[in-house]
Amino acid sequence: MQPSSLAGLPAGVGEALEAEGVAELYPPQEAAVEAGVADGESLVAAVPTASGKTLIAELAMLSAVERGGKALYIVPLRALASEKKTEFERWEEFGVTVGVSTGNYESDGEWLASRDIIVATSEKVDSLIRNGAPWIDDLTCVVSDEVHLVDDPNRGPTLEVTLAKLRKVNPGLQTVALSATVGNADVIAEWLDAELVESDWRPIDLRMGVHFGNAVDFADGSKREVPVERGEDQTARLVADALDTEEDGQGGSSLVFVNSRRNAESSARKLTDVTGPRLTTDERDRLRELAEEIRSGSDTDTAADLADAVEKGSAFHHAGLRSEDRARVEDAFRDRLIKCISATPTLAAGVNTPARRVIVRDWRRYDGEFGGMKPLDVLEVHQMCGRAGRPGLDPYGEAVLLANDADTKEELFERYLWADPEPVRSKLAAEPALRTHVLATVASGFASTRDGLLSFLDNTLYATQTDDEGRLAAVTDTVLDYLAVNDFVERDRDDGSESLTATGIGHTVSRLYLDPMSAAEMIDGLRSVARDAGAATAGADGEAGEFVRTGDDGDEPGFGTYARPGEDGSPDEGEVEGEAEETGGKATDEAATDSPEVTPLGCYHLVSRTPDMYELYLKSGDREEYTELCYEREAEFLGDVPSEYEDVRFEDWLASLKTARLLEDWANEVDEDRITERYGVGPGDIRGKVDTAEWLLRAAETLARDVEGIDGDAVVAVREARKRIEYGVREELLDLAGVRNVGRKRARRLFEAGIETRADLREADKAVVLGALRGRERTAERILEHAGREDPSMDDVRPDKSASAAATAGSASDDDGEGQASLGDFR
DNA sequence: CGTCTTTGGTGTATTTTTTAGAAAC
DNA sequence: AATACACCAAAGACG
Repeated sequence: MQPSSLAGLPAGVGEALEAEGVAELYPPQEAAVEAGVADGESLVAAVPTASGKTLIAELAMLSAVERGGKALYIVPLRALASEKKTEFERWEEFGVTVGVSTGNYESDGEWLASRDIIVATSEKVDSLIRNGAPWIDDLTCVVSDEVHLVDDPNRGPTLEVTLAKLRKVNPGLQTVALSATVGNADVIAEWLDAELVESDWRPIDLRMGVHFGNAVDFADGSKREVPVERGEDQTARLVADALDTEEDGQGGSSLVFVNSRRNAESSARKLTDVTGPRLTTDERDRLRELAEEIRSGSDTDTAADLADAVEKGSAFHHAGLRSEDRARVEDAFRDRLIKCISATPTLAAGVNTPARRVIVRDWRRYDGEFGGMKPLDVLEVHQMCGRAGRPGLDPYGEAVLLANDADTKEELFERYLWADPEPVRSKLAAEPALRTHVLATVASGFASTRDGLLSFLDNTLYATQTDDEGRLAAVTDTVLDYLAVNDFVERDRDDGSESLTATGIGHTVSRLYLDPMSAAEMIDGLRSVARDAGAATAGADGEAGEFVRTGDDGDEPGFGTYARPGEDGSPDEGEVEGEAEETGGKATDEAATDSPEVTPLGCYHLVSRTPDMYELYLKSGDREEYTELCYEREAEFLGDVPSEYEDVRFEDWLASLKTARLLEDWANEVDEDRITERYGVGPGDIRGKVDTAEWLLRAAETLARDVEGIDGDAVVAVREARKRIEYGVREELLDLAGVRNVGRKRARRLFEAGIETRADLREADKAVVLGALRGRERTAERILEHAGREDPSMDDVRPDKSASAAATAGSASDDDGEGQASLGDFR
């Protein structure tokens, strides 16, 4: 079937596809068309990666648009959202408009309502529904990419409930679900009332095999000799072998999957011996440039290690990398510049990075709940293997699992090569998931009685899958109890059927996209401020579920009268320069012996112990260190500290404290590389934590305003803490850091040179500005422009030497990671 | 025989990931 | 639970 023969698409689309080289539809695509994707029929397509799933979605969406409708494309990752958006934008020349909406990026200018195709993450869609985005009921087609993720315990339920809601709002909605090959695609199809297209067909051959000894044995019976000498590294040999086998004038790149970040990094380092010597001079030059970019973006060890590897044509890839670096690595790999990536499983699910050869080195990974090393899911391994074979470049793709002995080889064949992927199973009937979604469902009017709620939940995958009718209802009831106790929903059971309404706070929590348990924790913590001060009717809600604390505060120093510490009411950390170590605590201890003051650390701990913040875990010596810190700064915590000896939550409390202090360090301008060292995290993790904290603090601020019984000063303190996190600066730099292109470092340098505010920037001597910015004219001009200066031009301005000296001196310990002496003894 | 390198053994520490909100001159 | 790595001792290589 030829694209141009398809009816129902916008004029010219079929021809454009042929011009792109799509002469014939692939068999699964043809089956999809026969099933009616282009005529508004719902469809589940369970086919391997890279076998043309996207085109199926495009046919559905474009034909829907041609009929005057509007389409939504749901992805699991933000990075995927932008990838898809650019892909779909090629249809704009046929009059189809595309928009994107994710947590960090919203389509510019034009409002999403006017867009024909919208790309968004599942959480974002959920949030849009909760906040009543007007265009939701205009949708006629929804595509759910990677729908097998409904199996994920964390995020699956969101997708499941979101699809159910969309279908409820728009009864005739065409639903197209794209899935990897899974064990029970038919069940998904049944759930969505959709036709099913299932196929193993791939445009490029995929050969899967196991390497053991001196050869790879493929599942199809063929064999490839790859001898490994004694003492040689198995992975290295396979990577070298792929590189030395030329197919279209070039050797093939490899993707190595390992089970930890550390392994990814060390594997990449080792593989430089393979990739480095095989580079051309030109490649070497371009890689050096790329490495330089990576180095200059961040002065952490991680970045330095990555740059060192990249220079030699090898790279590692994991969530500890900053997203810019991840993208750089992916791009350079696609451009065939980087020859080999060693990655944690992130990469398998992420943006498209095909390789000639995929090597699955580790097939087990640590799982605390499981209590040891757990074998990867078949589905996961298949996803990794699916990355093998670059369309248009490779005649075939190879996926190789590694075994060190004959038994393992046998097991790998059994377990992965000859096995079907496991079925997806809904994880909806779990408390954390239902807590959130039950509240949202009630708050956004999808159900107003218990029965209504249950019948809504009947539209989920869980309901179509389970035989245990009672379980969902049982969990729902527990969750409803929880929500009622915490005042998020109100129940009225005067007649037989119980009516449900969301309270004001309940609505707020739902719209803020908070886990209700996070909200409860935050409200409780914030209220404790007023309670400790004896200022408000704190215990009012003392009937208390397990998470509303009814502590006895008798022994806390803060019990008694609440006196405001200073006129501005904002906690001041003092003017300590450079070294941030252990500030705050001491200063406030004395000033506040009899008044609970809301400090940044208090706020950071509050949000860090919330279930919406992913925990940093405690390493060896951390327990003692943070226990000590816990007592030292006891007065700063909002809410009661669990007992060290009797309370199992103490351990979690310490882990949260670790996160909280990381955030405090960030807000105290501690250097990025020092934070990574101190907490054993990557630069990407810092960003992640900071982002989440910012979001949660914003939510906390809203809650503090809307909920009764919270001291007004607490609102101010939370806002302050949030702003400092947002820019990563101390209080005195907040104004400066708000100027575009001025981050924490530049702000500090300007400040040291005597330019302390945005207004100063407009008036200051240009020479001083330029000096403080280390003579970077372009940056200086841009900054002055953003600060609103009339004449930002830096022509003929010479940098002021003393300003640059002051800036460097004043910020030496912050910028350049000197000053190690003061840090040396923290272990 | 002395020094440097390689090998092998023991003990210890460590272990993936993603999303959400929204604002000012 | 399994591995990587650091550390150390013993053995070997070489002049």
